[in-house]
Amino acid sequence: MSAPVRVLVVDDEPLTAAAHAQYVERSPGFETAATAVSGRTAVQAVLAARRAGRPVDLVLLDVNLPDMSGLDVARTLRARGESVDLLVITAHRDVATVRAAGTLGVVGYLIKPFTYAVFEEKLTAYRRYRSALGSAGTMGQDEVDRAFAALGAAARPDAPKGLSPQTLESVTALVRGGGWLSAGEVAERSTLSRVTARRYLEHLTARGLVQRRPRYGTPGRPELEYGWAGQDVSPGG
Amino acid sequence: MSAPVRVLVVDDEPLTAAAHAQYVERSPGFETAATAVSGRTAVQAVLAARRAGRPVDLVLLDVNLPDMSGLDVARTLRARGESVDLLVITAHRDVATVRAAGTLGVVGYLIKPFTYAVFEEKLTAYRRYRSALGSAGTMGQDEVDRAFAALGAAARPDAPKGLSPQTLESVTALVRGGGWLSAGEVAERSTLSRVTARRYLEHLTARGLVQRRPRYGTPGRPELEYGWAGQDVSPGG
DNA sequence: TCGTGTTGTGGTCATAATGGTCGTGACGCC
DNA sequence: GGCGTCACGACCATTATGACCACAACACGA
Repeated sequence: MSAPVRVLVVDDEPLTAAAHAQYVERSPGFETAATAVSGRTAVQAVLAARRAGRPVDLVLLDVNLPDMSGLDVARTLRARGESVDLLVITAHRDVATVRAAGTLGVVGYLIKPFTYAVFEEKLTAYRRYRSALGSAGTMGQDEVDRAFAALGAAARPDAPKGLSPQTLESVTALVRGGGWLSAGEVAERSTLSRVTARRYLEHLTARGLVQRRPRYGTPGRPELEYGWAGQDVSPGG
Repeated sequence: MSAPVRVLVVDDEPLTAAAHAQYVERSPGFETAATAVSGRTAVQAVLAARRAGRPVDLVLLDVNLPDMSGLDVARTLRARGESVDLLVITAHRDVATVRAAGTLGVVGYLIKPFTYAVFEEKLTAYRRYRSALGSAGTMGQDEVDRAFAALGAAARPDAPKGLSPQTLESVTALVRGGGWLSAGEVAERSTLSRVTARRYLEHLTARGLVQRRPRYGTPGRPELEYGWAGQDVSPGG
């Protein structure tokens, strides 16, 4: 493709905005067109860019903004007929926000904090999406399906050997919602055996997703309790 | 989860609308809430349904309407904060329309004319999407990715090869009436072999009609048990 | 204060039983 | 009669469990 994808970075936190802009610059085929620190300026930036004949292609949109929600920014843009693509970046992980973002036609939903690898994954998916759309003037059902599928293609099924994704998910959900839990407690609440629960907890610990600390005060060997670390880390560096 | 998905069919052509409504009725877990023949009535129907406390979940939205474009209907709804899901149905195959639909957060884009198989594929994808979203109050990056991926996952594979409608019906009846059954139990009750029973159950799972979860507690590899989608899951006592 | 016994989980191994795939065979259709 | 379709049996791969020993902190007596 010829012209780079022009990206508008929206975040009220200057450091975060700068970091995201740097991520964009680091990605071949993308360039930061501008940055905005509020919902109002974000909308203006998009409209101004279009009037200037150099429209923004993609907006990295934070949800927590001082003047209005990022979702409201999206609604405003959509109401004005702006078909700019949106990549939501937020710490909100509740279903309602995810759903709302989905209905506003975002091309991706990134949960903060994230690593560059995860960010790049989304940009790659977006690149595929654009490529699938730009291939022809008219499309068949297959092409349409492929284009929309490109956005979500990079879903990781998580396949460590010896562990089942479903069990991993249920253990993860327990730890995330239950404060600090011992292996035995996780076992009990998930109807798993202690051994199995511990195996999954150890795996999550190795990946940095949960933290581990001993629980003193009771007789017997101290129990290890596990708590959610709340980060999506990709180790290996 | 248990209640069927309420669908609003929008098409200015009465015969087409009726056909689409019939398609909906033919799909388990879906019901037609109403039909609308113009953009204005469509918007009103959505708003009225919400006010009545029985909101529409999904709108089958034709683009060619007498008073306004279906995309304008979508914009109007979005501007009002309506987060109803939209499935666009149109003969338009130009990239611009597809793109515009994408930015309005549609859950699917169907090009007329289409067969019931294609239609059902979209409904299946939507069912998976809803299931992925409804699983928890908060989601991780993986879960979000999976949810969005669900919408486009049905792009290729659904090949009902090796399945007979008769066998499918008997397996479906068993699962629907029998609570949570393992593949082996379904096999026994249907006088099928475990392999065959599992293949049908797996097919139903892929179509989003049944849910699957491991049954822990016994030695050996955990047995997967299948339950009709629409029953509530209450693990762990 | 120190050392020893007690307690209860950490961690590992072999075992158990299903998941999933391959090739074969019976049935029906062209 | 040839061919495609569908179900079955058997096999290997996969994954949770129970049992076992090792370990680490508390409790108690000297």
